[in-house]
Amino acid sequence: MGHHCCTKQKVKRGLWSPEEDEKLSSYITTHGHGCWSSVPKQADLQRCGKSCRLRWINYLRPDLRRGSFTAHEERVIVDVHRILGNRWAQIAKYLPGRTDNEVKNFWNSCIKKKLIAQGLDPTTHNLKSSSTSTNASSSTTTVPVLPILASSCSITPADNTTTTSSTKHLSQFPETPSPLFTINNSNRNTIKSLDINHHPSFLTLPLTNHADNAHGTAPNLHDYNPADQSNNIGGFVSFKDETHFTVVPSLTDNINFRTSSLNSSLCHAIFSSSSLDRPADVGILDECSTWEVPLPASMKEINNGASVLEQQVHEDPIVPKTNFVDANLDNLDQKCQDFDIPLIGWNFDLDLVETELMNCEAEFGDYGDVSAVMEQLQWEC
DNA sequence: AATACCTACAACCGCCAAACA
DNA sequence: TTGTTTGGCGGTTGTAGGTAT
Repeated sequence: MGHHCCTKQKVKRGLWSPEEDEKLSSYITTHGHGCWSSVPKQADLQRCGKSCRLRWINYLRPDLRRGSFTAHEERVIVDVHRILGNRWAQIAKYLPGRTDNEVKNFWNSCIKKKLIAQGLDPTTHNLKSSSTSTNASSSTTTVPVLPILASSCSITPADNTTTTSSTKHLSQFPETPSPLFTINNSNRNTIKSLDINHHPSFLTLPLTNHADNAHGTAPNLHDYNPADQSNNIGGFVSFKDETHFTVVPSLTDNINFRTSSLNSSLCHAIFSSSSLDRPADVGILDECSTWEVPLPASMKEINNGASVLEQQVHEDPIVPKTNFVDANLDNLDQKCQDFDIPLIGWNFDLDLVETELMNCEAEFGDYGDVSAVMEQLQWEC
């Protein structure tokens, strides 16, 4: 049974020939597709419009990025899939040049198997209940996710003291699939729910103070009134801390740092993922942070548009906590109790941690023996 | 060399929602 | 308001090339 558009005419099926590709490509390039159902006739193709559309979108479009998926792309897919599920078209928006079909195929042929091999349920990304230590590799266990900067976050700091500068390419902020952004963690006392739908989407969370907050720097949203946005502009969630700020994003989020036009010392965490139907467990600040990012001394003011940004940045180097493992794991259970965060359902990918540490070491110098850290992590997990 | 099996990926199918008549 | 068309999406299947036996 063919499509509605295929019933009226005899259409060819199967793989496209180079000649057909050429016909379609030259027609679309010259005339645009317009109404797809009329394309086959106009382009002299014995195909249905739907088939033409698919061929163009998935293969002939000039802005497609061919070739194997990079490790970065793979991680983005995993991260976003954890939140969005099998919404391939939405996931593909986070991967410029990739199509939903491509992402879907890559997931089914590669990533899915990797997750299963790790004992993870590819749907929920959690450990399968039936596969405990026997099937799970040593790289996965059920401890809360360590807050690592999102894989898509690109920060290339330059050392002030050396007066070198670096060009910072902030990753393109994809078109947000939905205007709704929710911080919702019912298990957390300090954060209730933050729904910025229909509100200006630039939210400055209340200033937190270590001394006043026994739990670290988790922002208290009780006093937050989403309706009172008169002084805020822009488009993203921001956090501020007196001495430094730490960002604990979900791995699914693109986090970029920006200065505010209102307050030069304010940095913003820009979350590129949002979900209508699943609460996003993001935006939590606490001592479980992996990175401490000294406030940039000077960053160019950035306009509200979320597009490719280039900045000449002079800032202090990003310094990961030296005793990162101890700081985060030793009292992890206690911290989770403090925050009433359930241990169940969190994933901790040691491979990812290792990658991040390696990157960090390569980029910012030797902050310790990564291998030793990883050994300790695996031992403790 | 022949066959079976595996894998990646292209293409199709069927459903749904929006647009349109 | 209703039926039809169209575009978009996710699931599934088909196919070609590679690998193992």
